Amino acid sequence: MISAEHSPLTRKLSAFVALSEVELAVLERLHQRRRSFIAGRDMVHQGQSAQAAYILSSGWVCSYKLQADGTRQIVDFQVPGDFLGLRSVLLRTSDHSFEPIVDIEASEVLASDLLDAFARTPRLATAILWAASRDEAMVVEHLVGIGRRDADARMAHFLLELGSRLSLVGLGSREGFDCPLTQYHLADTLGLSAVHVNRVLRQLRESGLVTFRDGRVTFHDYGGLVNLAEFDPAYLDQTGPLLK
Amino acid sequence: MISAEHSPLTRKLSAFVALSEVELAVLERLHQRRRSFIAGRDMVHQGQSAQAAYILSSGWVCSYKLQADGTRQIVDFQVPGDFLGLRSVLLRTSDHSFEPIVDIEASEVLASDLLDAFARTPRLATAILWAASRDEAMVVEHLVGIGRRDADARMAHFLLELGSRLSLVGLGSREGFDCPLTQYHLADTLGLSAVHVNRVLRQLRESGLVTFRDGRVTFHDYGGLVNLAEFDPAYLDQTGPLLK
DNA sequence: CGGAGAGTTGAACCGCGTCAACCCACGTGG
DNA sequence: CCACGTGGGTTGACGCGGTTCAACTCTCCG
Repeated sequence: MISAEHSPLTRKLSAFVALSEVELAVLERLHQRRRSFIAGRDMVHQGQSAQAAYILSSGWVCSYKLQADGTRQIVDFQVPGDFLGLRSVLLRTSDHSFEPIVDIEASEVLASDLLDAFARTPRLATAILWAASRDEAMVVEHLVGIGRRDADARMAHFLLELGSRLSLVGLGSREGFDCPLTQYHLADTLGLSAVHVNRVLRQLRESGLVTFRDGRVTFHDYGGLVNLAEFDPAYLDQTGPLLK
Repeated sequence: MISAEHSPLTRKLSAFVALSEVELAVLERLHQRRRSFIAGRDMVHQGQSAQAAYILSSGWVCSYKLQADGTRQIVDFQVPGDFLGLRSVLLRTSDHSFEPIVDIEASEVLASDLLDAFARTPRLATAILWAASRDEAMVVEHLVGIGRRDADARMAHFLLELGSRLSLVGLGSREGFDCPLTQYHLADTLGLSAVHVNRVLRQLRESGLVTFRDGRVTFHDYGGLVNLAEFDPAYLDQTGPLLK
C-alpha cells in the first residue's frame, strides 16, 4: 500500500505510523508550493532571520556552519523525505546554512500549514515530531562519532547510516547507493582533511569492505563494516511501524 | 517582576517571551511531582524504553552515550531550568543515558501534562519549543567545536557557553560561576583525554584567561577568552524577550 | 591508617594535518 | 583545433597536537 508512487516523506513516516487515507491526503497537501534550487547556491545563509521550512522531494542538501577561519563543519545531510529548516522556524536567526549538493526539488511549508495539518491529524503531528527527534538523534550520533571514533570507524559509520536512511525511502540497499558527495564533503562532515579522507577510503577499499567511486557507494562486506563501525541502528528507530 | 522567587525554567523562558500571569500559573503547575536523584546513579539508561521528561530545578545532570570500547561521549549538560529527556518521549528507546553530577531536584512531567499545558497556552508551547530548539542548536555548536576547533578554543568555547547559560538563570556572570564538573567530565565532553584537559587548563590559566579550580570557574579576561574561542552567542538566542 | 577519586606532570609515540606534487576529466575561449 | 583553467582525486614526506603510559601528589572518608 505504501509504495513508490507516494512521496519520500510518506514512505519515511510509514516506518513509524501506519497512515490512514485521510492522513495521507493531508500529507500530500503539504506538497503544494513546489520549488527548485540549483546545486551549490545556498538556500539559507546562517544569520539570516527565520524562514519557511521545506520538505525535500529529490536531490541532496547539506546543512553546515562556517567558521571565522574559513573551515566548515557539515552538520547533517538531507535526502529525499527529509525536512529542512524546521528548527529555524522557532529560533530568531537561522544558525546554519543550507546548500543543495545537486539540483533539488522541494516543497515549501509555512508554519501555518504545519499547524493546520497538526490540528486536523494528531497522529500525523506525532509522526512529524518523530522525524524531528530522529534527526536530532542523528546529530547526537554524529557528535559521538567525531568525539570518540577514529577516522576509519567514523567513515564506516557514516556510510552505513546514509545507506540505512536511503533504504527507508527506497534509494539504497545492503548492496550500496548512489551518492553525489565529493571527498571534500566527507572531510567537512567527519572533521578530517580531504587528504586523510582519501587515505581512509583507500584503506576501506583495500580491506574489501566498501568502495566509494564515481558517485556510487558499494558495500562489499556489510557485516564487516558494521563490525568496524560498531554500527547499531537503534537510534534511527526505523524497525517498522509502531503505531497501528 | 521575573526574579529569584520564580523557578529557573520561568526565568529562562522569560528571555524569550514575556509571560502573563495565567501562563506563569500554568508553568508553575508543571512543577508538581517533585523528585530527587542522587549524584552518580543514572536516571535513565540508554536502550531503556520511553520515559517521562523532567524539568531540572537544582543541580547538574549530563547526558551521554557509552560505546562498546568503554569510552563515553557527553552530549550535553543540563543546568537548572533545563528540560531533560524531552526527545525520548517520542523515540521508542532512549538513545542516551542521564547521570546526575550532584544530588538534584527535578519535576517529573508526563506527556499528557505537557499537551494539556500546550492546549491552554499556545504562547507557552512556543516558548518550550524555543527551549528545545535552543538545546538542539547547542548540540550542533558542540559538534562544530569537536570537529573544527583545537583543544584550547574548544575548552574556552565550552566554558563561555556554560557561563552564558547559567547567567540566564542567575547562576553565573562575567566573573565566573560555580561548577561541580571534574576534568574527566570535561574530557568526555570535549573529545579529549583527561591528561590533555589538564594541560589545556594550565595553559589557559597561565595565559591569564580563566581559572578552573575547586569547583569554581573564574574568568580573568572575558574578552580575551571570547576572542580565543571565536565565541558568538547568537546561537543561544538569549538577547531578551522577542514576543511582548 | 588505608584506599579511592581527583589532579598533575614528564616521556614516548602516533594519527592525522599540512604542504606539495601530480593526475585526469571537463569546459571555455581564442 | 589546441591552450588553459578549474574541480576532483591521489600520493609521499614531514611535523604537530593530542594520546598513552606511568609515576606521583593531595584530599577526603571510612
